[in-house]
Amino acid sequence: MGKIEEAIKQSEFKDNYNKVVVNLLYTHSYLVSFQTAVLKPMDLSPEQYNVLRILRGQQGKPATIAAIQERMLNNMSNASRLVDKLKAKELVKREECPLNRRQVDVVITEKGLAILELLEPQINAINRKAIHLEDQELAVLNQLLDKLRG
Amino acid sequence: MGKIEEAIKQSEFKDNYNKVVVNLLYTHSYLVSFQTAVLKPMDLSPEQYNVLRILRGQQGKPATIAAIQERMLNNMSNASRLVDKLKAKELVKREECPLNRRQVDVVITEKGLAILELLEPQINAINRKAIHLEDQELAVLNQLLDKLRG
DNA sequence: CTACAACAATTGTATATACATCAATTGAAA
DNA sequence: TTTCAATTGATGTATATACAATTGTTGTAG
Repeated sequence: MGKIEEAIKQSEFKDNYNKVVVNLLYTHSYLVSFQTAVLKPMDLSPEQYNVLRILRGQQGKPATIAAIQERMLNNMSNASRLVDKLKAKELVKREECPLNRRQVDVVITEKGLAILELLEPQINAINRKAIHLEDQELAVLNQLLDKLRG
Repeated sequence: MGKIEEAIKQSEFKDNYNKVVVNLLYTHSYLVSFQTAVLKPMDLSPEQYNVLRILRGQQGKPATIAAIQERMLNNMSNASRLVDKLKAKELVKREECPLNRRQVDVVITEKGLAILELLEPQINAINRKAIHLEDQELAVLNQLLDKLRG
Protein backbone atom coordinates (compact mmCIF):
# COMPACT_ATOMS: atom_id res chain seq x y z
CA MET A 1 0.00 0.00 0.00
CA GLY A 2 2.30 2.79 1.25
CA LYS A 3 2.26 6.33 -0.02
CA ILE A 4 -0.94 7.73 -1.41
CA GLU A 5 0.79 8.64 -4.70
CA GLU A 6 1.45 4.97 -5.40
CA ALA A 7 -1.91 3.81 -4.10
CA ILE A 8 -3.89 5.83 -6.62
CA LYS A 9 -1.08 6.12 -9.19
CA GLN A 10 -0.99 9.89 -9.17
CA SER A 11 2.46 11.40 -9.33
CA GLU A 12 1.90 14.65 -7.47
CA PHE A 13 -0.63 16.93 -5.82
CA LYS A 14 -1.27 20.62 -6.20
CA ASP A 15 -0.70 21.20 -2.48
CA ASN A 16 -0.90 19.50 0.90
CA TYR A 17 -4.55 20.48 1.34
CA ASN A 18 -5.49 18.63 -1.80
CA LYS A 19 -3.30 15.72 -0.86
CA VAL A 20 -4.77 15.37 2.60
CA VAL A 21 -8.29 15.35 1.21
CA VAL A 22 -7.46 12.59 -1.26
CA ASN A 23 -5.57 10.69 1.42
CA LEU A 24 -8.52 10.86 3.81
CA LEU A 25 -11.03 9.74 1.22
CA TYR A 26 -8.79 6.86 0.26
CA THR A 27 -8.08 5.80 3.84
CA HIS A 28 -11.78 5.98 4.63
CA SER A 29 -12.51 3.55 1.82
CA TYR A 30 -9.69 1.31 3.06
CA LEU A 31 -11.09 1.14 6.59
CA VAL A 32 -14.71 0.69 5.57
CA SER A 33 -13.80 -2.32 3.48
CA PHE A 34 -12.31 -4.00 6.57
CA GLN A 35 -15.33 -3.24 8.70
CA THR A 36 -17.67 -4.50 5.99
CA ALA A 37 -15.82 -7.80 5.88
CA VAL A 38 -16.71 -8.39 9.53
CA LEU A 39 -20.26 -7.06 9.37
CA LYS A 40 -21.43 -8.65 6.16
CA PRO A 41 -21.63 -12.23 7.49
CA MET A 42 -24.04 -10.89 10.12
CA ASP A 43 -26.03 -9.14 7.40
CA LEU A 44 -25.33 -5.69 8.83
CA SER A 45 -24.11 -2.60 6.99
CA PRO A 46 -21.59 -0.27 8.68
CA GLU A 47 -24.35 2.30 9.02
CA GLN A 48 -26.72 -0.13 10.69
CA TYR A 49 -23.93 -1.15 13.07
CA ASN A 50 -23.37 2.51 13.88
CA VAL A 51 -27.05 2.99 14.73
CA LEU A 52 -27.01 -0.07 17.01
CA ARG A 53 -24.04 1.31 18.91
CA ILE A 54 -25.74 4.66 19.30
CA LEU A 55 -28.82 2.96 20.73
CA ARG A 56 -26.78 0.88 23.15
CA GLY A 57 -25.13 4.12 24.30
CA GLN A 58 -28.59 5.24 25.44
CA GLN A 59 -28.46 2.61 28.22
CA GLY A 60 -32.06 1.59 27.87
CA LYS A 61 -33.39 5.10 27.33
CA PRO A 62 -35.29 5.38 24.04
CA ALA A 63 -33.92 7.63 21.31
CA THR A 64 -35.92 9.58 18.77
CA ILE A 65 -35.08 9.44 15.08
CA ALA A 66 -33.73 12.98 15.29
CA ALA A 67 -31.44 12.05 18.20
CA ILE A 68 -30.04 9.10 16.25
CA GLN A 69 -29.54 11.28 13.19
CA GLU A 70 -27.61 13.83 15.24
CA ARG A 71 -25.19 11.21 16.57
CA MET A 72 -24.66 9.43 13.29
CA LEU A 73 -21.23 9.65 11.68
CA ASN A 74 -22.89 10.63 8.48
CA ASN A 75 -25.51 12.96 9.74
CA MET A 76 -27.07 13.90 6.43
CA SER A 77 -28.35 10.40 6.04
CA ASN A 78 -31.72 8.86 6.68
CA ALA A 79 -32.09 7.37 10.13
CA SER A 80 -35.75 6.56 9.56
CA ARG A 81 -35.08 3.97 6.90
CA LEU A 82 -32.09 2.51 8.73
CA VAL A 83 -34.26 1.95 11.79
CA ASP A 84 -36.79 0.30 9.49
CA LYS A 85 -34.24 -2.26 8.37
CA LEU A 86 -33.08 -2.94 11.91
CA LYS A 87 -36.65 -3.40 13.08
CA ALA A 88 -37.28 -5.91 10.30
CA LYS A 89 -34.36 -7.91 11.73
CA GLU A 90 -35.79 -7.48 15.25
CA LEU A 91 -32.64 -5.71 16.44
CA VAL A 92 -34.57 -2.61 17.55
CA LYS A 93 -38.08 -1.75 18.70
CA ARG A 94 -39.90 1.33 17.47
CA GLU A 95 -42.90 2.71 19.32
CA GLU A 96 -44.91 5.87 19.10
CA CYS A 97 -43.90 8.24 21.87
CA PRO A 98 -46.90 8.67 24.16
CA LEU A 99 -46.04 12.23 25.19
CA ASN A 100 -45.60 13.51 21.65
CA ARG A 101 -47.15 11.52 18.89
CA ARG A 102 -44.91 13.11 16.27
CA GLN A 103 -41.91 11.35 17.75
CA VAL A 104 -41.00 7.69 17.89
CA ASP A 105 -39.10 5.92 20.64
CA VAL A 106 -36.41 3.60 19.32
CA VAL A 107 -34.79 1.06 21.64
CA ILE A 108 -32.27 -1.68 20.99
CA THR A 109 -33.53 -5.23 21.72
CA GLU A 110 -31.80 -8.10 23.50
CA LYS A 111 -31.10 -9.58 20.11
CA GLY A 112 -29.52 -6.30 19.03
CA LEU A 113 -27.34 -6.19 22.16
CA ALA A 114 -26.30 -9.79 21.64
CA ILE A 115 -25.21 -9.14 18.07
CA LEU A 116 -23.10 -6.19 19.25
CA GLU A 117 -21.42 -8.37 21.89
CA LEU A 118 -20.62 -10.89 19.22
CA LEU A 119 -19.29 -8.34 16.74
CA GLU A 120 -17.28 -6.08 19.01
CA PRO A 121 -14.27 -8.38 19.54
CA GLN A 122 -14.15 -9.10 15.83
CA ILE A 123 -14.25 -5.40 14.99
CA ASN A 124 -11.50 -4.68 17.52
CA ALA A 125 -9.36 -7.43 16.07
CA ILE A 126 -9.78 -6.26 12.49
CA ASN A 127 -9.06 -2.66 13.47
CA ARG A 128 -5.76 -3.66 15.02
CA LYS A 129 -4.91 -5.64 11.94
CA ALA A 130 -5.86 -2.87 9.52
CA ILE A 131 -4.29 0.08 11.35
CA HIS A 132 -0.52 -0.04 11.30
CA LEU A 133 0.08 2.64 13.92
CA GLU A 134 1.45 2.69 17.46
CA ASP A 135 -0.68 4.04 20.30
CA GLN A 136 1.29 7.28 20.37
CA GLU A 137 0.68 7.79 16.65
CA LEU A 138 -3.01 7.08 17.09
CA ALA A 139 -3.20 9.84 19.67
CA VAL A 140 -1.50 12.31 17.34
CA LEU A 141 -3.76 11.30 14.47
CA ASN A 142 -6.85 11.84 16.63
CA GLN A 143 -5.60 15.27 17.64
CA LEU A 144 -4.91 16.26 14.04
CA LEU A 145 -8.33 15.12 12.85
CA ASP A 146 -10.03 17.02 15.68
CA LYS A 147 -8.03 20.14 14.84
CA LEU A 148 -8.66 19.74 11.11
CA ARG A 149 -12.38 20.22 11.66
CA GLY A 150 -11.63 23.30 13.73
CA MET B 1 -16.84 21.19 16.15
CA GLY B 2 -13.72 20.29 18.16
CA LYS B 3 -13.15 16.92 19.74
CA ILE B 4 -14.78 13.87 18.25
CA GLU B 5 -16.43 13.02 21.59
CA GLU B 6 -18.44 16.24 21.47
CA ALA B 7 -19.11 16.03 17.76
CA ILE B 8 -20.93 12.72 18.00
CA LYS B 9 -21.93 13.06 21.67
CA GLN B 10 -20.14 9.92 22.77
CA SER B 11 -18.32 10.19 26.07
CA GLU B 12 -15.52 7.68 25.57
CA PHE B 13 -14.06 5.04 23.30
CA LYS B 14 -12.90 1.51 23.98
CA ASP B 15 -9.41 2.30 22.72
CA ASN B 16 -7.50 4.56 20.34
CA TYR B 17 -8.01 2.19 17.42
CA ASN B 18 -11.74 2.48 17.76
CA LYS B 19 -11.52 6.19 18.26
CA VAL B 20 -9.40 6.78 15.20
CA VAL B 21 -11.80 4.78 13.04
CA VAL B 22 -14.76 6.82 14.19
CA ASN B 23 -12.78 10.03 13.85
CA LEU B 24 -11.80 9.18 10.29
CA LEU B 25 -15.32 8.26 9.26
CA TYR B 26 -16.64 11.46 10.77
CA THR B 27 -13.95 13.66 9.23
CA HIS B 28 -14.55 12.04 5.86
CA SER B 29 -18.20 12.98 6.04
CA TYR B 30 -17.23 16.51 7.07
CA LEU B 31 -14.93 16.97 4.08
CA VAL B 32 -17.25 15.42 1.54
CA SER B 33 -20.03 17.80 2.51
CA PHE B 34 -17.76 20.76 1.68
CA GLN B 35 -16.77 19.31 -1.66
CA THR B 36 -20.37 18.56 -2.52
CA ALA B 37 -21.33 22.16 -1.85
CA VAL B 38 -18.96 23.27 -4.62
CA LEU B 39 -19.74 20.47 -7.06
CA LYS B 40 -23.49 20.39 -6.81
CA PRO B 41 -24.14 23.70 -8.63
CA MET B 42 -22.24 22.19 -11.58
CA ASP B 43 -24.36 19.04 -11.32
CA LEU B 44 -21.35 16.84 -10.54
CA SER B 45 -20.99 14.29 -7.75
CA PRO B 46 -17.64 13.94 -5.93
CA GLU B 47 -17.17 10.59 -7.67
CA GLN B 48 -17.78 12.03 -11.12
CA TYR B 49 -15.32 14.83 -10.34
CA ASN B 50 -12.78 12.22 -9.30
CA VAL B 51 -13.18 10.37 -12.60
CA LEU B 52 -12.75 13.59 -14.57
CA ARG B 53 -9.49 14.33 -12.75
CA ILE B 54 -8.23 10.83 -13.42
CA LEU B 55 -8.95 11.25 -17.12
CA ARG B 56 -7.23 14.62 -17.25
CA GLY B 57 -4.21 12.98 -15.65
CA GLN B 58 -4.00 10.77 -18.72
CA GLN B 59 -2.89 13.81 -20.76
CA GLY B 60 -4.94 12.95 -23.80
CA LYS B 61 -4.23 9.23 -23.64
CA PRO B 62 -7.44 7.19 -23.42
CA ALA B 63 -8.13 5.16 -20.29
CA THR B 64 -10.00 1.88 -20.09
CA ILE B 65 -12.76 1.34 -17.56
CA ALA B 66 -10.46 -0.96 -15.59
CA ALA B 67 -7.72 1.69 -15.47
CA ILE B 68 -10.17 4.27 -14.14
CA GLN B 69 -11.47 1.81 -11.58
CA GLU B 70 -7.95 1.11 -10.34
CA ARG B 71 -7.23 4.80 -9.77
CA MET B 72 -10.53 5.64 -8.14
CA LEU B 73 -10.51 6.57 -4.48
CA ASN B 74 -13.26 4.10 -3.92
CA ASN B 75 -12.06 1.28 -6.09
CA MET B 76 -14.85 -1.18 -5.40
CA SER B 77 -17.28 1.07 -7.18
CA ASN B 78 -18.63 1.01 -10.69
CA ALA B 79 -16.66 3.07 -13.16
CA SER B 80 -18.79 1.90 -16.05
CA ARG B 81 -21.92 3.65 -14.86
CA LEU B 82 -20.06 6.77 -13.76
CA VAL B 83 -18.59 7.10 -17.25
CA ASP B 84 -22.13 6.69 -18.58
CA LYS B 85 -23.31 9.70 -16.63
CA LEU B 86 -20.34 11.81 -17.70
CA LYS B 87 -20.87 10.89 -21.33
CA ALA B 88 -24.52 11.95 -21.09
CA LYS B 89 -23.24 15.38 -19.99
CA GLU B 90 -20.69 15.36 -22.84
CA LEU B 91 -17.79 15.63 -20.40
CA VAL B 92 -16.15 12.45 -21.71
CA LYS B 93 -16.08 10.43 -24.93
CA ARG B 94 -16.27 6.65 -24.93
CA GLU B 95 -15.21 4.60 -27.93
CA GLU B 96 -14.62 0.96 -28.60
CA CYS B 97 -10.91 0.22 -28.51
CA PRO B 98 -9.90 -0.92 -32.02
CA LEU B 99 -7.10 -3.23 -30.83
CA ASN B 100 -9.21 -5.07 -28.29
CA ARG B 101 -12.93 -4.91 -28.72
CA ARG B 102 -13.57 -5.93 -25.12
CA GLN B 103 -12.10 -2.65 -23.95
CA VAL B 104 -13.39 0.89 -24.28
CA ASP B 105 -11.29 4.03 -24.65
CA VAL B 106 -12.49 6.84 -22.41
CA VAL B 107 -11.21 10.39 -22.99
CA ILE B 108 -12.09 13.69 -21.33
CA THR B 109 -13.60 16.27 -23.70
CA GLU B 110 -12.87 20.00 -23.99
CA LYS B 111 -16.06 20.63 -22.08
CA GLY B 112 -14.83 18.28 -19.36
CA LEU B 113 -11.49 20.05 -19.14
CA ALA B 114 -13.20 23.43 -19.02
CA ILE B 115 -15.41 22.37 -16.12
CA LEU B 116 -12.33 21.17 -14.20
CA GLU B 117 -10.59 24.51 -14.77
CA LEU B 118 -13.63 26.26 -13.44
CA LEU B 119 -14.01 24.04 -10.38
CA GLU B 120 -10.40 23.68 -9.30
CA PRO B 121 -9.94 27.14 -7.74
CA GLN B 122 -13.25 26.78 -5.95
CA ILE B 123 -12.26 23.37 -4.58
CA ASN B 124 -8.89 24.72 -3.45
CA ALA B 125 -10.56 27.63 -1.71
CA ILE B 126 -13.09 25.46 0.10
CA ASN B 127 -10.38 23.02 1.16
CA ARG B 128 -8.39 25.81 2.77
CA LYS B 129 -11.50 27.03 4.50
CA ALA B 130 -12.53 23.57 5.74
CA ILE B 131 -9.13 22.30 6.88
CA HIS B 132 -7.87 24.11 9.95
CA LEU B 133 -4.29 22.85 9.83
CA GLU B 134 -0.90 24.41 9.12
CA ASP B 135 1.25 23.06 6.33
CA GLN B 136 3.51 21.25 8.78
CA GLU B 137 0.51 19.51 10.33
CA LEU B 138 -0.80 18.54 6.91
CA ALA B 139 2.49 16.83 6.18
CA VAL B 140 2.35 14.87 9.44
CA LEU B 141 -1.25 13.91 8.80
CA ASN B 142 -0.37 12.63 5.33
CA GLN B 143 2.48 10.58 6.76
CA LEU B 144 0.27 9.06 9.45
CA LEU B 145 -2.45 8.13 6.96
CA ASP B 146 0.11 6.53 4.65
CA LYS B 147 1.57 4.58 7.55
CA LEU B 148 -1.86 3.60 8.85
CA ARG B 149 -2.53 1.65 5.66
CA GLY B 150 0.84 -0.03 6.05
C1' DC C 1 -61.81 28.14 18.64
C1' DT C 2 -59.54 28.44 14.20
C1' DA C 3 -55.76 29.00 11.28
C1' DC C 4 -51.28 28.54 10.57
C1' DA C 5 -46.41 28.00 11.49
C1' DA C 6 -43.11 24.75 13.43
C1' DC C 7 -41.83 20.24 14.22
C1' DA C 8 -40.93 14.99 13.60
C1' DA C 9 -40.93 11.46 10.83
C1' DT C 10 -41.93 9.20 6.42
C1' DT C 11 -41.81 8.88 1.57
C1' DG C 12 -40.04 9.92 -3.09
C1' DT C 13 -36.29 10.45 -6.40
C1' DA C 14 -31.69 10.47 -8.17
C1' DT C 15 -27.15 9.01 -7.35
C1' DA C 16 -23.54 5.98 -5.72
C1' DT C 17 -21.80 1.65 -3.48
C1' DA C 18 -21.00 -3.30 -3.28
C1' DC C 19 -21.36 -7.19 -5.10
C1' DA C 20 -22.91 -11.01 -8.21
C1' DT C 21 -23.97 -12.33 -12.64
C1' DC C 22 -24.02 -12.05 -17.58
C1' DA C 23 -22.40 -11.36 -22.44
C1' DA C 24 -18.93 -10.64 -25.67
C1' DT C 25 -14.24 -11.05 -26.98
C1' DT C 26 -9.74 -12.85 -26.78
C1' DG C 27 -6.10 -16.04 -26.30
C1' DA C 28 -4.15 -20.28 -25.34
C1' DA C 29 -4.23 -25.34 -24.86
C1' DA C 30 -5.72 -29.71 -26.66
C1' DT D 1 -8.89 -25.45 -35.53
C1' DT D 2 -11.86 -26.12 -31.82
C1' DT D 3 -12.78 -25.58 -27.17
C1' DC D 4 -12.65 -23.38 -23.07
C1' DA D 5 -10.90 -20.38 -19.54
C1' DA D 6 -9.72 -15.62 -18.72
C1' DT D 7 -10.59 -10.94 -19.59
C1' DT D 8 -13.44 -6.70 -19.98
C1' DG D 9 -17.33 -4.34 -19.49
C1' DA D 10 -22.31 -4.04 -18.83
C1' DT D 11 -26.27 -5.11 -16.13
C1' DG D 12 -29.11 -6.50 -12.02
C1' DT D 13 -30.21 -6.02 -7.15
C1' DA D 14 -30.02 -4.42 -2.49
C1' DT D 15 -28.38 -0.88 0.34
C1' DA D 16 -27.12 3.80 1.55
C1' DT D 17 -26.73 8.88 0.64
C1' DA D 18 -28.57 13.48 -0.17
C1' DC D 19 -32.16 16.15 -0.57
C1' DA D 20 -36.96 17.66 -1.47
C1' DA D 21 -41.61 17.09 -0.60
C1' DT D 22 -45.29 15.28 2.11
C1' DT D 23 -48.03 13.77 6.16
C1' DG D 24 -49.48 14.14 10.59
C1' DT D 25 -49.05 16.46 15.16
C1' DT D 26 -48.33 20.20 18.22
C1' DG D 27 -48.32 24.78 19.73
C1' DT D 28 -49.50 29.43 19.24
C1' DA D 29 -51.34 33.86 17.46
C1' DG D 30 -55.38 36.12 16.16
